[in-house]
Amino acid sequence: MAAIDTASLFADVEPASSRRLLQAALDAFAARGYRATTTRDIARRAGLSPAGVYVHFGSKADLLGAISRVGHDTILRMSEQAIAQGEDPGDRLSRFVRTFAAWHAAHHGVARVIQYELRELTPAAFEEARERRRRFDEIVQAELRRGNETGVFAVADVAGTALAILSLCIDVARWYGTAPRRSPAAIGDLYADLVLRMVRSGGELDEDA
Amino acid sequence: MAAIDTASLFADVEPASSRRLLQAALDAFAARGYRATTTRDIARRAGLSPAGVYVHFGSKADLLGAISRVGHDTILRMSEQAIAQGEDPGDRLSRFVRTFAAWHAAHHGVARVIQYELRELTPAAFEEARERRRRFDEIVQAELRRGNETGVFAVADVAGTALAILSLCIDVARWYGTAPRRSPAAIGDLYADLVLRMVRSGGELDEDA
DNA sequence: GTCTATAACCAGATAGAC
DNA sequence: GTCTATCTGGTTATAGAC
Repeated sequence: MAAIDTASLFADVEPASSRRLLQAALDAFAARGYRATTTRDIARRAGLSPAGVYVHFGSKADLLGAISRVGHDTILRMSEQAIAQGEDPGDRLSRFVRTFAAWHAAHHGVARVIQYELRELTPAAFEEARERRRRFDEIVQAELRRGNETGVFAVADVAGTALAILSLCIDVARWYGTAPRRSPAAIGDLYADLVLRMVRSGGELDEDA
Repeated sequence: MAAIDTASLFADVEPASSRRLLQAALDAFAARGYRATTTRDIARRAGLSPAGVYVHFGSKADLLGAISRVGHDTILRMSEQAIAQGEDPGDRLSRFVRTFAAWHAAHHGVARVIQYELRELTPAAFEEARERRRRFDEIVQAELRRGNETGVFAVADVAGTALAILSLCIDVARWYGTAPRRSPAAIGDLYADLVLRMVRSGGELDEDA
């Protein structure tokens, strides 16, 4: 099972001031929201003067855009690696859900920013995010169709079920930290179990149940 | 099946200016977020001058608090009515999910405000919201336990599964309007089906599946 | 690259006339 | 209850010295 990446998202960003600014912006956006965060907050957290931000980034929105790009790329890459390790559709979907859900718990800070601040992105950055997000939908839909074909899944509404699966995992970022704490891995395991129950064959409900 | 309430949340608020301000604030908060909304936006949408807001409400936060109270009360009442109409745990949980999920689609504006602007509430309003929100958790957990007792459900992790069920439905408010449009009722039906698959007995997975 | 100082603007909220 | 006018303070971003 793939371990959850614990290194900072920005570990290889140079120079150090840019890296500290990205981390400071991420922390502030996650804690208080993009709009409620001031560039002074970010500068202070990064140990710079208010003007220091603009040496490294053109605007507050640029910082958000950079976080969005790195965040989306990271979870997309992790998801693709996780699913590639599975053999059959059940195994592959299960690995995807475990990784995707656990990431939203372990990295609920970044996750909150990339999932809930989309409307604050510039049009260009929004389009960039939208492209990557479509990939997640394609990944899950493809796996559901494959499972339907081999007969291990019985998913009547592939698009709706894929949306529900992603939605379930994404929302972890919202509640994580408020509900009684569970480890990201425990959430991943629980969710993989729940999702497999939702999709596999033999689970059709009677109409009058 | 209970029809989704389509009347305005604030239909019986008097005077008319207060009602218009609440609706204006709701529309603005839903569309652009609480922090990105100015009191001038709200006043203009309500057909008042910027100062007109403060005749009826003490602050922008008061408007949010009022929306949160009415929103939480509305969906809580609808949920309790829906579940009361069911006979057995499967039926009751199914009715709850249909109503709760469909409401988050049909009223994704209010839903977004009450689900994603919690941190903007005053401490008093936050506590009020938290009490009501605990009720949803109790409702679902109680039904899961009842189903376990009668043997129709086989839920190993009641707290975690209840959280997942609520989470799945709440997240409808986030994506509704971005994904290809489905009717709120269709979402309610799909989600009730998915949730029943998740919880009922006979659905346990092999460890090495 | 970093700082201090500041420009230019916009926010929430209030005063006081009508 | 509603308005116009305004107060007060905070916001993003820039200028220019070091």
